[in-house]
Amino acid sequence: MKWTDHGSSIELYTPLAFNFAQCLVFLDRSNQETLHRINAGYLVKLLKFDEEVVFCQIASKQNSMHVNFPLTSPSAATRKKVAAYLWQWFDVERDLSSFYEMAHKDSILQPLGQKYYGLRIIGIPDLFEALVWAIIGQQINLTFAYTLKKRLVEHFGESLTFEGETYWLFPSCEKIATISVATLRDLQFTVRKCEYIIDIAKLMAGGALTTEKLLQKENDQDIKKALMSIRGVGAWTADYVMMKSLRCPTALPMADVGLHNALKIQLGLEHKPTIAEITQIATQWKGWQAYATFYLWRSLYD
DNA sequence: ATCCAGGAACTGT
DNA sequence: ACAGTTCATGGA
Repeated sequence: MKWTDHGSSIELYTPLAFNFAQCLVFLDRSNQETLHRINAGYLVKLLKFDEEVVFCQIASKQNSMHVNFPLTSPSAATRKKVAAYLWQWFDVERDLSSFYEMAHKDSILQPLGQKYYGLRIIGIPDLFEALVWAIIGQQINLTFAYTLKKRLVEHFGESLTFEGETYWLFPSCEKIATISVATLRDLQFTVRKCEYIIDIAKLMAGGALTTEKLLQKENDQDIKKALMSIRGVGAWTADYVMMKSLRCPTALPMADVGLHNALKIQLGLEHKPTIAEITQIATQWKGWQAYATFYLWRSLYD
C-alpha cells in the first residue's frame, strides 16, 4: 500500500491503470444505495474500526485518492485502517497489465478493456456484508434487492447525519445474530433468507467463519467448498463472495443473470447464452475471470 | 396479467 | 449425479 498520512487527511497513491471516475459509475448504479454517496465527483463513506466511526470524503486527484475527515478526527491507527480499507475496496494493489493483454486478444473484452480502462473491481471488504448482500440478491431483481438492503441497514445499522444527509454503516454480524426470523420477515425477507442471514451472522459472531480462516485454505476450490457448506450459499454466492470480498481473480459466478445479459448484449444474441456457451467463452479469460465478469457488469451501466 | 429476477434447498429418480 | 419443484415477492 502506497500512502501518506497527513494527519487531518490521508492520500493513497494510485497506479496509472486506475480510473476513479469509472469506479464511481459502478458505485453510483443505484439511487437506493445507503452505504455510500456520491456528491459532485467525490465519494462519501462511513466506516468504523474498533468502535471508532470515521466519516470519509474521498476525492480523486492526479495520481491519488485524497481522503478528508470533515466530521471526525480519527486516530493515527484508524487512519491507517481507513487507508487499508480503501486500498482493498478499490483493489488498487492489483497489477492489471496481463488482464488488459488478455482482453486485447478477446473479441468480447477488447472494447470493454479500452472503454473502461482503469476500472477496478469494487469490492465488499466486510465478509458479512458480502454474504448478506449476495443472499439478498438471490432470485430477485436488483431494485428490490436494494430496497431490502436499505431496510436492513436502516433498521439495524448505525448512522451519522451530516448537513442534512444520513450516512449508514452495514449492521454488524453481532447485531444481526441477536434478531429473530420474525423481525426480518417484517422487512419482507423470505423465511429462507431470514434463516440464512441470521445463521451466518451467528457463525461469524462466534468466530467460526472469518475472512482469515477462508484465506488460509490450500486453494480456491477449498475456499469455495467451505463457503458452499454454509446453508444458503450455493455456487453463485460462493463465487460472488470470492470475487468481491476474498479477491480471488478466477472467481466466476457462472449462473449470474447480469453476466448472461451483458454477454447477450455484447454478442448481439437473440437469447441469453447457455452455461455451456459461457464456459466455452470463459476459457479465454483464464486467471482473470473475475475481472472479465466485472467489466461485463460495468457494460450494463452505460 | 405475465414473466422474470445478480439462486438455493429440497425431492424424487 | 441429475432434473424437476418449491420458495416468495416485487419490477417492468
